[in-house]
Amino acid sequence: MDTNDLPGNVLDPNCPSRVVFQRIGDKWASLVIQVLGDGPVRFSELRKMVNVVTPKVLTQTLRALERDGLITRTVYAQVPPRVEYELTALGESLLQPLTMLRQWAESHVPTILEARDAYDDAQDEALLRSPN
Amino acid sequence: MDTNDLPGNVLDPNCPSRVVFQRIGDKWASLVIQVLGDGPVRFSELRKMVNVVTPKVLTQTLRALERDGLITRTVYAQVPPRVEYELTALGESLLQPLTMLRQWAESHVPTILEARDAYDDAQDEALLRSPN
DNA sequence: AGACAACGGTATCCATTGGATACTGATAGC
DNA sequence: GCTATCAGTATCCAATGGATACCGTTGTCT
Repeated sequence: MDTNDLPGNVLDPNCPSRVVFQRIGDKWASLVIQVLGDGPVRFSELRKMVNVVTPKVLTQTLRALERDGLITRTVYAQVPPRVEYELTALGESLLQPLTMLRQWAESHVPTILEARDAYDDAQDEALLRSPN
Repeated sequence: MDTNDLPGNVLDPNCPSRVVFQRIGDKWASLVIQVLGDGPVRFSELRKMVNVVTPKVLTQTLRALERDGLITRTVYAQVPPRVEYELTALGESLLQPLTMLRQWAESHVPTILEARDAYDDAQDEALLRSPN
């Protein structure tokens, strides 16, 4: 088996696609990007909108997104400070696939939640029958 | 500000969309789903294909996907055991948005990697200039 | 008969990450 | 002075992720 032959192989750890799934995979990153879809937002606003993320984690997320060229960080020389985060063109281009995913989410989440309940119930029953 | 008014609001922690982003966000889940796109795969194969995931973590991932009704787990009464994982209809429906994301990934990853290098270089220089 | 191999996991342990809480630095307004 | 605002750090602890070792079942080999 040679996984390297598959076109655009997500499976190869060296495959660049993983880079993206790492970023999207980040618990907050995709949320932040979607929030920024409506225009620049400053740190404290972001913190309120993405309830509820701690400042440390939000900073980490934003730095990572900035590093990947998906957002820009603009500091205005004011007091109290004002820092705005904004999507780059690259970041905006990610908006569309992300939206598709969100649409899938919105239409299928009820099914997922049902499946979860069913699964958990089945587990509970199995527990009752087993020698515990 | 009332975030609940936004349609299909990903920002509300109670919003079901987060459920999905949690799942996709899982480091291995989206990879597994894409692997299963070509048909049922057994545990050890999956392990080889998604290099390199430890058995514990793969099991956790698979259980979570099963719980959410995205895959099924079929045990064949054989020795040595044979367990196959397969996408459900729901899981298959997720394939398309995931593919869009992967396509985005494949076309933009070079840009991201460049951005990373540039960012890291800038950081290094900043370090040199600062009083360390 | 005994040893070994195949498969699908668990069990155990440790490193890394995530999150809660408290705190800082600069300055404008009172 | 004292306080408030904003954008973060610093510190600490809990949860997660990952490496490694091990288990149970049974067929095959010797």
